[in-house]
Amino acid sequence: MAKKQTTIYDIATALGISAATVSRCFRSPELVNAATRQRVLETAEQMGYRPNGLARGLIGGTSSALGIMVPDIHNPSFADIIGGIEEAAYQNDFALLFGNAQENVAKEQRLFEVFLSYQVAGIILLSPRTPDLELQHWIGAGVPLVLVNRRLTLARCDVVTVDHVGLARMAVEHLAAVGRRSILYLAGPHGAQANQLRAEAARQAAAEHQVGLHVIDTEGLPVTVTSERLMQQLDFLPQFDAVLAYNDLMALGAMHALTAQGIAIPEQVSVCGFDNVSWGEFSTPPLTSMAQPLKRLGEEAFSALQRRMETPSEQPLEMVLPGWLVVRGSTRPDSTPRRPTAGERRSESLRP
Amino acid sequence: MAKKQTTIYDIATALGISAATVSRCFRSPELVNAATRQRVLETAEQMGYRPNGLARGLIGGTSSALGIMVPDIHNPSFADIIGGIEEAAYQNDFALLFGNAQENVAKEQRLFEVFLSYQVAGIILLSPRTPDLELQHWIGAGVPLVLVNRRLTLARCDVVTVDHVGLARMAVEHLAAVGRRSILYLAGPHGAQANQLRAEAARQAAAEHQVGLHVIDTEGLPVTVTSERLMQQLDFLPQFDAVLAYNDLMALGAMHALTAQGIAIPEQVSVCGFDNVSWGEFSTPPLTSMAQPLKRLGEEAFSALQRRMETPSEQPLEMVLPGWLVVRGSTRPDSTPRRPTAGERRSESLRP
DNA sequence: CTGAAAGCGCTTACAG
DNA sequence: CTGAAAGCGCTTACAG
Repeated sequence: MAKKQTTIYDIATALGISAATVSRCFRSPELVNAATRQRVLETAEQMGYRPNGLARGLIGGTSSALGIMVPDIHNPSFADIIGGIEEAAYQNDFALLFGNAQENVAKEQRLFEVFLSYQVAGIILLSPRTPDLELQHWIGAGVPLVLVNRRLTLARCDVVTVDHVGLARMAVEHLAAVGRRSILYLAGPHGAQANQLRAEAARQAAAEHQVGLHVIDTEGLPVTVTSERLMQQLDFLPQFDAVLAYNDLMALGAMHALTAQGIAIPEQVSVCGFDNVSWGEFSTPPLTSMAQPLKRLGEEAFSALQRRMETPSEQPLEMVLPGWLVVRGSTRPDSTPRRPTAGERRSESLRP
Repeated sequence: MAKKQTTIYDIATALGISAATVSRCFRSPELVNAATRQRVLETAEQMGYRPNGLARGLIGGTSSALGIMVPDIHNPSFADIIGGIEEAAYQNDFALLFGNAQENVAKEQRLFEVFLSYQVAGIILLSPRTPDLELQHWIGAGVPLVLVNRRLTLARCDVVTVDHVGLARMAVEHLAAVGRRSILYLAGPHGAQANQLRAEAARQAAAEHQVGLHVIDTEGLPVTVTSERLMQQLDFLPQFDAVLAYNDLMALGAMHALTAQGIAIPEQVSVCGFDNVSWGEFSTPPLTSMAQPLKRLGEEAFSALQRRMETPSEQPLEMVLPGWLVVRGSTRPDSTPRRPTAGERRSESLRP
């Protein structure tokens, strides 16, 4: 910073009063004489005073910044979740320290340390890949901490998740309902708990509905390679008639691969994804997807963190938000091209 | 934070030395006796010492955090740009303060203030919507500042952009080369400089190639409405044979709308977007798009900022990165479904 | 309602 | 190579 900052002392000197009074005008205005306050505020404005967040944070031992960490910034769901958190945080005067772990557990650890070294008031972890055991230690560090889309077996910690189990069941039930008998599940990252939950729930639901379920591991593979592996299954498992993909991009890749093989969607194979991304409605056929209240997930995470920061001793809460099914042409027998309905476009309004 | 932090004094006391020495072990290790240093480092490790970033920043007047601002977190290009910045910043031990302006100029202003109040070492603004005049003031504030995808007419400021003019020309030339005579340009946000540059460059290129160009304003409209407006043009301008969209999502929306009207792509109408998003290759037909070196844009922005932070007096630099054309089925006459080539998949490697 | 003073955790000339 | 001391900008009991 080239120019020297205006401090509370500059204002105090200019007005011939004490720095303490100036400080009070900002922190506890009710303690100071209205006229004085008025003059201070005006002078501050004139002199371009801007409170030093570092000095403030140094005192309380806590800044008014929050730490936010994502496992991989490229996952399109995170934009909405982060958007929800950011908006809520901004409105409550919190700044956001941001880190992208790049699916790297060691980096998650380092980012956490960075957050702590900045004395953040709280931390929100979006589906961290760090194993439970270590996560326990983090919770022990004493920072208000909220987990999004990741549950812990042992430790007590505020958690906000989407009902992945319910979503996966719903997906399988939908596929069964449209007459599908054998589903391929294209798995997501091993480290993603949502992946495990969905796979397991899908397996159970499939068993209950007497539908076959085969899981294809795609750990670390780009979507195009995933599609190729899917194609290999065509020889191996020629009888499958539905694909359920961990996310919409993978679903789209699968549709593309299937189409290239001359397989009709949804007549021969139905395809369903997760996340209900905005461009899903524009594919051919439009993609059926399991939608999640992403923005709200972010907002609730912030609320949970706020509660925790205010009353650290309160019981940890676990909040599970319901998702919902958005049926489009990739699973709907009658898949005539049509305008998307308002409900599909603005999925927020569909939330139960 | 529930537990009290270990400070430099705790270590000093434990070892019977001064805090200054402990501090030096971290900041200027070469100044301190090797044996002492060793003991300090060990003790620090044991006691779980973590330097307080706020205290450090308070001293120099500058923290080692950077401020990053985006106009709208939902734009998929930003994930790559931010990813590039984050990675570079992380490797150079900078934390990131993040803000999403939500296309709101007032919020941009407030976020900037927040960054300053945290004494950030520098700020990167991704295509800010704030008018030139005010941006000048910001530059006057003296913080190292880098603009991404936004140029300033008057002020001198480090800038990293993609060659939007060249990209738009390239797009028009490509459309002309495949025999198109009349292009509809679906415009992006008014506040986005890239939009203005592209529209103007497209206009010029169109004139040079004797191709018609008609701009459809879509300010503030969701993609679906944009598509509807596009459809209205079908009656109004039945002769257009190409659509150039501000981004891939809009291009996709256009393709969807055209297809729904029974118009063949690319035979009757060619469609081209900007950004080359990952899912563009999966549409039907796969989407031709103007690609940008997004991650590199972020990396160069960080480098520019770093240079500015180290030598504040140096001449401002303007860096223009070239983009490139990725031809796919939506503009290629022979649009038989096919596997995407390696070059299309990993567009990074295609960069000139 | 206001001021003097101590302190948050760290760094850095200044002496030794 | 090491320590005592001052200071970064602000807040907050403690007196008045």
